[in-house]
Amino acid sequence: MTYTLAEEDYLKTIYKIAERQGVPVSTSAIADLMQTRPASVTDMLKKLAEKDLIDYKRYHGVSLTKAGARWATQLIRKHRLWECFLVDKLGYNWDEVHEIAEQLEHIQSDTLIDRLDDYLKNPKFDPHGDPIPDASGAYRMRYQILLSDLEIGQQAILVGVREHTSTFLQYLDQNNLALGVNLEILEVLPYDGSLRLRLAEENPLLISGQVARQLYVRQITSAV
Amino acid sequence: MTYTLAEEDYLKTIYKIAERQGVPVSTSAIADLMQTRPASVTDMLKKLAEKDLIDYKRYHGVSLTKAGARWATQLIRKHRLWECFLVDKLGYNWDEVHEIAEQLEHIQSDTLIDRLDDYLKNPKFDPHGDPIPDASGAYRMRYQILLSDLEIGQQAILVGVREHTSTFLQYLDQNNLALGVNLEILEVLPYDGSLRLRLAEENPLLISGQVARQLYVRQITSAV
DNA sequence: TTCGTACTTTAGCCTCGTCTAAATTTAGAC
DNA sequence: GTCTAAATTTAGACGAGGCTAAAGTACGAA
Ligand SMILES: [Mn+2]
Ligand SMILES: [Mn+2]
Ligand SMILES: [Mn+2]
Ligand SMILES: [Mn+2]
Repeated sequence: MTYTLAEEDYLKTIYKIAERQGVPVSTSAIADLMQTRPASVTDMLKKLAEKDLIDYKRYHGVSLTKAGARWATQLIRKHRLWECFLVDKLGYNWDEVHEIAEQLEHIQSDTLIDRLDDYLKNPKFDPHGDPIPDASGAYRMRYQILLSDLEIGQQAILVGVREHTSTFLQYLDQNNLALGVNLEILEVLPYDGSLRLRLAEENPLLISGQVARQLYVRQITSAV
Repeated sequence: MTYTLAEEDYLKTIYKIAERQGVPVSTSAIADLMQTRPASVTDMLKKLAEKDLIDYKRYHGVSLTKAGARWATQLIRKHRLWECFLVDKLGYNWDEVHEIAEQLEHIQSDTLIDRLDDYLKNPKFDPHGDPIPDASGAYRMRYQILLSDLEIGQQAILVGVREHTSTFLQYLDQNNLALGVNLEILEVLPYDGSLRLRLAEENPLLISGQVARQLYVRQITSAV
């Protein structure tokens, strides 16, 4: 079985919304994320339901079937592995790879992605810290909480980003907030929820609550 | 400017036919090579002419404009570089890469192919011995003659293949006819034009005239 | 010079994926 | 329980890219 580029992008979008907001996934949520019109989404939902990739009940949103979820997971696997390739091998920055991977994920081949996986030495996370499903579709959810949920004095490691826009990633670059950095909450400003952070060897950094809510961290269990 | 996948494949096809048979390129020649119908080709030719990628006169075939030729050359560059990647980095055999490269050549990015080129160390020939245009579209024609045009006693190096089908390439593999091998014509059978070849360290190999006409060689200027 | 045939184009139709505008349904407010 | 606003679907259209069948053109043979 093989699906069109458009069908694949819909499946991936439904998967991502379901992951964040749960099921059922609404027509308008899909339209928003795909920058398309609800009417177009409805048309496509009928096709995907016809192919047993989603469960669809008129006016009540959709959820992926087993087959749909499996296909979506494979797309995510391909997207993230290609992002690794672009960053690790071709030297792209993490804010430049999404659009290209969005295309590369649709390349049809029974063997390509597994060979790429091996070539990259089977990475477990992509450049944005997102987990890469294995060939069977399995992946371990990253242990994570939002930076905005930490308290003063707590230490953590930056493990992922919730927002993937270029501007946001470039902002992080400019402030030396790369995946893996160690940080500590020095202060939480009560007025607007801004955070003052300590980064290794640097002056304290002030970030907005808005930013803190887009960063996933793994808390360091208070040593000793 | 950007073109659709279908438009790009037509440009590439026209380029290849023109390279072999010269201009003008006929509607039916394009239809044959693309496995489509002449009526469909006519429709597309009108669109390409509208976009000034080809010169088209009804009933009299087409030729590429400067812009069309430039675009086609870039597609060929991308196709061949991706083939290098698949063979050199992912370990594919030369008979397995065409279909995948046929898709990869359409990935849209201003920077991707030049980065890939650098990553591969700027190869000058693809796995089939075909020259790879540089970023400006320039490439040196490989020095070549057909193996079938050699005479008894002449020595040569296999530098390219005229046919790219899997079955043909696998046939070559089975007979140790890889690019770069040294060979000598031992005998030409008058009845059907078959050739008996000497390959290094091996028993003589008999190939048909049909095969010999699909192999490009560079003659070794008779030493001493 | 006139045919006859092969090649090419046109006409009309189809599917895919999108759109706008209009109709319908749901669900919350009262 | 009704009503209304928001969400969703339907109806009708379009462009891209393909097809078949029919019509038109070119060109070599006689
Ligand atoms: Mn995509
Ligand atoms: Mn990513
Ligand atoms: Mn192609
Ligand atoms: Mn090739």
